[in-house]
Amino acid sequence: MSVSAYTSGMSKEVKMEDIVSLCKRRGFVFQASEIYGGLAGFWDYGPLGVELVNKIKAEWWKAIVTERDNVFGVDGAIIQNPKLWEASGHVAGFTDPLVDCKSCGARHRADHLADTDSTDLEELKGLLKDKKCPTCGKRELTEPRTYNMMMKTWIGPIENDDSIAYLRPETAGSIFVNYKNVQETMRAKLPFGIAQIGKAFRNEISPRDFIFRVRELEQMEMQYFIKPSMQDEIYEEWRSFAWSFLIDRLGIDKENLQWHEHEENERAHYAATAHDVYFKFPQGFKELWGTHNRTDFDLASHQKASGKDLEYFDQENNEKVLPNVIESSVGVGRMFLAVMTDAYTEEEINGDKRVVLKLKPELAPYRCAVSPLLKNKPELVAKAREVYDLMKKKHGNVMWDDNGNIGKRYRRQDEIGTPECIVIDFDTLEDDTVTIRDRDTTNQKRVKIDEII
RNA sequence: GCGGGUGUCUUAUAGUGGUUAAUAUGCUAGCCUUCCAAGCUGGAAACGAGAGUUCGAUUCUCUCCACCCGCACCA
Repeated sequence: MSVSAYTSGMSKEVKMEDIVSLCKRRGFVFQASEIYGGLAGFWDYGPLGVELVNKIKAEWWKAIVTERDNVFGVDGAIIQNPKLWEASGHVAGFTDPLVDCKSCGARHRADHLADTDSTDLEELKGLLKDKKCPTCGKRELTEPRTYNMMMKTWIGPIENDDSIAYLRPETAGSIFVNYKNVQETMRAKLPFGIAQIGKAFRNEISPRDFIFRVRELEQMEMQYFIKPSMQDEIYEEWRSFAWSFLIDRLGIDKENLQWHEHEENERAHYAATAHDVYFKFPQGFKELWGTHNRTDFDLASHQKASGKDLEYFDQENNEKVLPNVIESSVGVGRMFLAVMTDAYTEEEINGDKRVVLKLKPELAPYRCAVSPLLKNKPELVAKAREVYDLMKKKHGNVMWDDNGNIGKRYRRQDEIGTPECIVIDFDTLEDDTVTIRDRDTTNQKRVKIDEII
């Protein structure tokens, strides 16, 4: 048996349509409310998708919270006091004034065009009066319009201006406003971090690229509170954490990763410096994981807006300090898409094409599949059931598969990334050994049942 | 949001102003099968939504929705 894909030169570009089709066909991702025609920017995870997502999240949580003694987890409410988002700059920052060119259709940031920090529409209108479209050079710009990117709802039965609330546009908010609570209850000393995994909502103008740019997203992020003098050193530590987590903990090929440093004009309003890890998604290298120096922007803003003292008292030096914050933030959906893209492989086996998800075994939705070699031999099926029950008891996520012939089952498991297939044959009945077939090499080995349970 | 394209079983495709809407694959019931999608016999399963034209629309027209590709946007 030969697996020719292991010869070089086979690695071709992964197409988004292949990923989308596999995700649908095998129960990883479905369109949200599909039977009603879907909803742009919203996706549901299916039975296999949720397993993979949960494993990614668990791995991240382990690496960032459980394995450390100075990073603590929280799980904040999605809806917070609207004052939080005013103080954080999101109510203002989310309201970008934009102009369209009626001639060529290009859209531009009104404040950028006018070279101002103002977001006042009347003022911008004046400033932009004689401006030409930078794309086509014609004077055909519309009046500036704003697009509020935060999703709104209302609290209580009455819908009016006083009841407006926002779905959080990022999870960080509830970390900053809980920073004192966590510091005191955990008796934490600088530096320490607060981590959170949770949903956030953004009214993106145009959701794109499958689950890459969506309106409801899940973030994994950690805010690390430090003495300002430590910022450069600690910033680098978290940058390298992101890089090595992707390679060592998720098994992503470093050829698919690269660094991207934000230029001044593309930084978020809160960030002093920002580095993203880019991943080679089907549509090209795009942002996956950001490390930002948020300085004391957030704590200073909340301190001012709330009137509460958010300084940290440093007992050693007998001084009060407002911590700086280094943020490490990544989207779960993008991480999922990166893992799927990285793992997706097409290769030739005995002249046929096979699709195999070369997931890190710890991340695979199913740890293994158990099969009787033949379905119509009751003694094989009974024995296989025994082994299946034992494996299921030990590992939980084990799949039973007795459909079709053995080759079919192997291919089916390849496509969902199951690392090993355990097959019960006639020798098993004699000596209690089984064959274990490896997903990546297709090699088999014979082992005692006792050794695997 | 602008421009282009596409919507037919899970998936990939075919096709038609009046059809039992086809093929492959997957799924499924059974037979068969001693390790890489073999074969046989059955079965379930589709025209994105809404209007309009028409005796009759999956097919033509319009609107909407969704997805894909460019552009813009991505705080």
